[in-house]
Amino acid sequence: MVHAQELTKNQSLVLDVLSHTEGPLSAYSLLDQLRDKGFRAPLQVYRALDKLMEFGLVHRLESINSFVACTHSHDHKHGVIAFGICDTCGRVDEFCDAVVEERLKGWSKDHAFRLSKTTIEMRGTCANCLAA
Amino acid sequence: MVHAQELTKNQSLVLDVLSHTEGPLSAYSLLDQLRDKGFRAPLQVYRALDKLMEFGLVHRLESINSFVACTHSHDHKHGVIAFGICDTCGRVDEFCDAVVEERLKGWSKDHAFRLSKTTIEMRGTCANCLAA
DNA sequence: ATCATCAATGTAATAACATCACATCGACCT
DNA sequence: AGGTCGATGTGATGTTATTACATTGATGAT
Repeated sequence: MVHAQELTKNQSLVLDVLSHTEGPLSAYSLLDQLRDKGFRAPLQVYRALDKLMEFGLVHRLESINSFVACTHSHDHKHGVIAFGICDTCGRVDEFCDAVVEERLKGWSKDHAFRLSKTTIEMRGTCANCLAA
Repeated sequence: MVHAQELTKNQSLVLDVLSHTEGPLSAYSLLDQLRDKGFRAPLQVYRALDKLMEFGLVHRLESINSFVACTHSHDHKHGVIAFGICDTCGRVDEFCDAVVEERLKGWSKDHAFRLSKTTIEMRGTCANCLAA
């Protein structure tokens, strides 16, 4: 696994902002927050994000075109990740479910489909927002 | 359930193109294919797609910003749908898995999360493309 | 030392995806 | 006729992502 000190300057800056933010951010929000650190162009953000995702430190939320810092410990490799995304407050919960993973891998096997990436995103309203 | 004759002109045109196409199309591909039917602006496509998705006749593939006609029979309501998307040929397989659905609904219940929409997309390479 | 290489970076331009704002039309109802 | 409502037409704009090309900086080989 990659450690923080192995990240480049831009990667560290992007991860820093994501880690200190509750909820997901779009690439352009990240860019705005990093302008005073010298960021000028979207590509600087996208390149950093690509590497961070490769390292497993950041996840992309496909259904909202945004990015979050991974909340799992980085000591072990994890499998398929599912997200619960609150459409009201933006909160994101990340979890793994071995049964779900097994079922999806089962389908892949049955259909001779070589799986490279799985996206599971649940949109809705979180407990806090329901209570409010 | 909505029947074909209840669709508006634009909705029918969009569904027609999607139904006669193998694989997903982007909104702008649809627009291009519908220019000679009088389509001029993206909004005409997006509006039709919104309705068709509401009717359950079309699905949006979040991870590739594209749309496919639903391949299920329309006689019954189906639950959570998962997609297998071949990154090589674009082929899309649509399926339901009751166990997966149950697990995800279980998580939602446990976390008092009111689920409104679930996205499951598996990216990879299909059997045909692996054989080639 | 100097040269080759390769990853990371900087920058501008452009492509791809999606929505807003506002006007119009047509069906239906009263 | 007048009112309402969903669908439509149209231009402008907003948002997300990539292409293309130049530069920098570290590493290793000759």
